[in-house]
Amino acid sequence: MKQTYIEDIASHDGEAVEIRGWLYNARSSGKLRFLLVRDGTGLIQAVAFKKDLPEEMFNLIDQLTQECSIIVRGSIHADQRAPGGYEMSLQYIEKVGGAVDYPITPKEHGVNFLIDHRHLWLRSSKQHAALRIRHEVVSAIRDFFNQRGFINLDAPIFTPAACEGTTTLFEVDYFNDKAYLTQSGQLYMEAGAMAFGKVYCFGPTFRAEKSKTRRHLTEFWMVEPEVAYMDLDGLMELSEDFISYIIERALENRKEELKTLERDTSKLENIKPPFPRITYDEAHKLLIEKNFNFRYGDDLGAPEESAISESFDKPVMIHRWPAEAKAFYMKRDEDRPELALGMDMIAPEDVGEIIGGSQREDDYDIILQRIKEHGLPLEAFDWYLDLRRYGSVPHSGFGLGLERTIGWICGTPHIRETIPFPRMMYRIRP
RNA sequence: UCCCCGGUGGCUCAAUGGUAGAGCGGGUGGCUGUUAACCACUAGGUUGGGGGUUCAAGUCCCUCCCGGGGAGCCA
Repeated sequence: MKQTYIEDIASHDGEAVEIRGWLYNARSSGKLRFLLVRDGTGLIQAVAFKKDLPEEMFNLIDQLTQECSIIVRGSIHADQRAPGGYEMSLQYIEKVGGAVDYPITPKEHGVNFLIDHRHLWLRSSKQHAALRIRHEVVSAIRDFFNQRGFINLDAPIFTPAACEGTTTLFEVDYFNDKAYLTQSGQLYMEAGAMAFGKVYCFGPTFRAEKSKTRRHLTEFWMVEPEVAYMDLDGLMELSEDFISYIIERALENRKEELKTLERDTSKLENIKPPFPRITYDEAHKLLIEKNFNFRYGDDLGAPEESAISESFDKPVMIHRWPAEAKAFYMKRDEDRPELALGMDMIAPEDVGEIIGGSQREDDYDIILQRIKEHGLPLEAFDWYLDLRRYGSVPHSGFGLGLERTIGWICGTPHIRETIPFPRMMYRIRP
């Protein structure tokens, strides 16, 4: 008999189908058995009456354990009492693989235990929902850039040196030479933008910083578009269109999953352009009004970010930062050379920074001087300087943290639940 | 690296310095509409390691290990 997936079950009302999956939970009442079956696409309850089944099949049900794999057949019919709205009247059941002492029970577990069993935790409904939303967000990101004519041009993961110098990198042995895992594809995307006009890379990024917080992973995914002839204002417009599109897609296609996660979607429905844009100067003023002891020129810490995002119900973009606090490659504001044309987007609901971007310095002499000022090894940037030697143009780009974005959409407190196998400072297993 | 919190049956937790317990999960039995089902019975423990104080330590002290989330830094 042909396999039917639970997600398609509504179109099989009244038919007999076969479902291949796993036992999610079982309950019984006298000569009646309720089996909650999952197949990866959904959950359905199968009901078995003793009188409707051969004796050995009915007896088999009582030997089934949580997460053992089973094949069930029966007729489908709508039933309001059933979770999911449809129910199967069981006519046949077959055990495929056993499951003795499945560790994750239907009751509470601590984070420690669950993370240790991440390979099994993926089967639980909330994790399942979060990762299906991840899939949607990834698809939306690719669709957004495809629709706008961007070329996907992925950056290398092995890199010869730091892109920005300061951040801690994972060092690897590269045929008896040193190499590092990428912390950003940006410099390569700048080369790509000069070749293709509009490009993006989308892949894993590695940071060896000893950060132990709910918004950090040592391995995370980053999307980095880079556009030739785009200035900072164009970049902010691109960012808000991008974020709005992602949110819209999640709301449109992942309603069920958001419901499973008990996400208050009213806060997401509001996320439409334009987003508030404030300068660093305005952010500074806002913090002083809120009685923060915040010195002009300092970078925004986590408490400052929270305070600013609380003042808005949409993501807020903060632009034009004191240049000392920012990276060497950012272009300076013509009217205020002490300011860098950088932009950070802070998501609401205390999610923190999800986007960091800037207009890049495109002048050969100035960027050469910046590299020297930052004490970076010139020889490593030789190819990068070529981009300013041969037909340099104004250009801009940003990086979006995928897991932080998904965490925001899902309303999960910790971003580790937004990636299948999180890598954190003290966790590399499973 | 620094600050704070934690480590007790498989899991989640309780236990004034004085007999280590409950709920869930497992096992057995019961129940014809269960929704984290319910009811009864039952098995299950070197309290993270080491040292110390004490008549007596899960509990107090020292130390080490492991983990958590916050700072810094970032996406």
